[in-house]
Amino acid sequence: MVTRREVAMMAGVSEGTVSNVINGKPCVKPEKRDRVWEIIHQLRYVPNQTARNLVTSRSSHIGIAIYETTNPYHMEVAKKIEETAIKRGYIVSLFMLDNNMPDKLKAISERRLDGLVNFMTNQYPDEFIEGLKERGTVLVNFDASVGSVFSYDYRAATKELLETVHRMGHRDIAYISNFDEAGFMADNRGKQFVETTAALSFDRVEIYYNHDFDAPSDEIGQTLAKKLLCDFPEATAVFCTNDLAAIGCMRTLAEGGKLVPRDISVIGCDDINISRILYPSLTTIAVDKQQQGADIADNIIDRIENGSAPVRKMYKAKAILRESVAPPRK
Amino acid sequence: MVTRREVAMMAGVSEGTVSNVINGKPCVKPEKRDRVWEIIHQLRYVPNQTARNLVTSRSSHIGIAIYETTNPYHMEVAKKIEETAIKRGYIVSLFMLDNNMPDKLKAISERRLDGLVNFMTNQYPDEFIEGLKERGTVLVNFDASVGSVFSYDYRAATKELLETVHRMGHRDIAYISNFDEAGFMADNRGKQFVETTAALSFDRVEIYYNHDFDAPSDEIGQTLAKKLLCDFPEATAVFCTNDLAAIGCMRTLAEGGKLVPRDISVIGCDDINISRILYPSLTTIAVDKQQQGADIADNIIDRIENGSAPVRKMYKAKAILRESVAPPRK
DNA sequence: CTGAAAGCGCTTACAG
DNA sequence: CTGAAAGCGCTTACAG
Repeated sequence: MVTRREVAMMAGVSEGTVSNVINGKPCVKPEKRDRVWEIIHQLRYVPNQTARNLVTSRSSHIGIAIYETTNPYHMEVAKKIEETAIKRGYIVSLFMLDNNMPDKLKAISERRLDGLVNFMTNQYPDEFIEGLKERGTVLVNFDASVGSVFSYDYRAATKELLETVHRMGHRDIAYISNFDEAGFMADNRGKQFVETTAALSFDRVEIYYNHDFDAPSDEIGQTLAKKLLCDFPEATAVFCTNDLAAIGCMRTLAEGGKLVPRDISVIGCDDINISRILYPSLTTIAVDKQQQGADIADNIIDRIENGSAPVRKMYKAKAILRESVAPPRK
Repeated sequence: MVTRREVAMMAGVSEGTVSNVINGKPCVKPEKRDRVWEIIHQLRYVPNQTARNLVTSRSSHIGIAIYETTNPYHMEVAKKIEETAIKRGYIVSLFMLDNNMPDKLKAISERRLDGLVNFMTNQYPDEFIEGLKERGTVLVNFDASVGSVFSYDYRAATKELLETVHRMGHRDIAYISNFDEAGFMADNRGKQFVETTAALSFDRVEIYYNHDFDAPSDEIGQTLAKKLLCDFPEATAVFCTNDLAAIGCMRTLAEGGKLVPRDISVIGCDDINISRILYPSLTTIAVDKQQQGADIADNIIDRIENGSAPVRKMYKAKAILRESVAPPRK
């Protein structure tokens, strides 16, 4: 394995100089610099990041903690984080925390990640967070007290969709949540839904809660749609916690003889890539995943490299009206 | 930051002994071992993997190269690879090579990954592969000459589905490929399709090729379905290169007034999670992603740690008949 | 069974 | 502008 020493010897300079050349320090004489580069290419020398990490006590490594790996939404943001990070010399690892959590938390701690982005709603052990803080890991989307938080404002979009649905003539609507009663109101989306429906004179508004936190979203959608079919067959529109739940919901409704949007309108949230190409395409609430992913990566790296302050940023979600919503039949 | 030295001092032993304790070497006297562990917990000492990596020249880090990140299939296998790897002390990073490829290849090389799994159909620069080989990176799903290959046998499943469709009465069928003419026959699936249809007396069999290699699968499905609607409106069944293409295809068919499965049957491949909950649910060809993911991770780690030989393994794909396939109308 | 020592491949003050 | 030297936090023979 060719190492820095060989490059230095062949170029007739010291290892320190090779280091300066590789890291683009301006203090090296041009002819020397060129000679070193020439040797590097000739020897096909590739620097060892591991060694560099040890001495700089930086890993240039960002972790992303994902819970529901079957939901494409996280991956779509992660992709953009990765794309942005790699341009600045950082790599990204996904930690799928829906299993083996202790092992993975251990791995995250030992690897000395420079940054960690949280996409989970679950709690982490205090000791884990404390350890990360002590070691200077930059945290995103944990608690606002320990780092940056990038969140969404669903107010306008929820209002717009509810008004649209109301204007179309829907008067019996439901909400399918992946939270239980307590979690629902703590969640942004739930709160917006309740407040807005209260102002719009619906005949009946029903919320279906989830109590099986291990169930994937599509399954939650199916289970709660089944309930809906029994309890509230007059419903002509249903809002779902996310697109995946909406897809599951649509299926169960169809099995129960209710076609979307002829018999019932369905609304999701997240605008995952597939929602656009479904038939009927899914009405949903979207945030700019591209923007968000890039912002997260840039903020993490700025904080690592320049010690910038943590930020709180909120993205305005947008309503995306598609085929799954239509006026109710008379 | 608490380091090994402090642990050693507080426990009244040498750093080497602390190392032996942490790595579970059996040669440490029990009472000493217990004392060291006690200090470790008390000090909340977390070993630094980076340092360990440097001295052992192992990174315990596996990379997965993914091309089409919008296709959930890769993620579903990756999830299982990650799950298996983490149990054996390895972490997994995803490199989404559909952009910035040179930067990412550089990152992969410099990070001294222990293993790299390839999910791309594209070519890599020879120099990149050579470099990895020189540095001892274990390769999977590159060329069989440089490492293990885990592939699929679609023969039986393709035959079964084609026979089913034929028995139902379909005589005009099409295939939507993400390859061009050359790639199609080189691909396992394409070859099986052509050979089997030849033996089954269809009236007309048409293959639609893709020439835009940057297009995502769902878009390919839509574009080629549009062609199919024009050129071959008598078609009553269409096989697609993968589930995502099938979903795009179904949408375009529906826009063209052809409902699935009433007017036309659609078949995908891969059995991504969502296929099961679509309405109509998608008939597809499945391989055991769980088994495959676990095998890949285990093989990589066995090769790294025990120098096991590369393997070639083939998985029998299975036909999964769902709602998107039905007899043609008279 | 355990400690002292060398070394993994880098970077970074510090002299000169 | 450049080289010699120290050191990052570990592991691993090697004595004893």
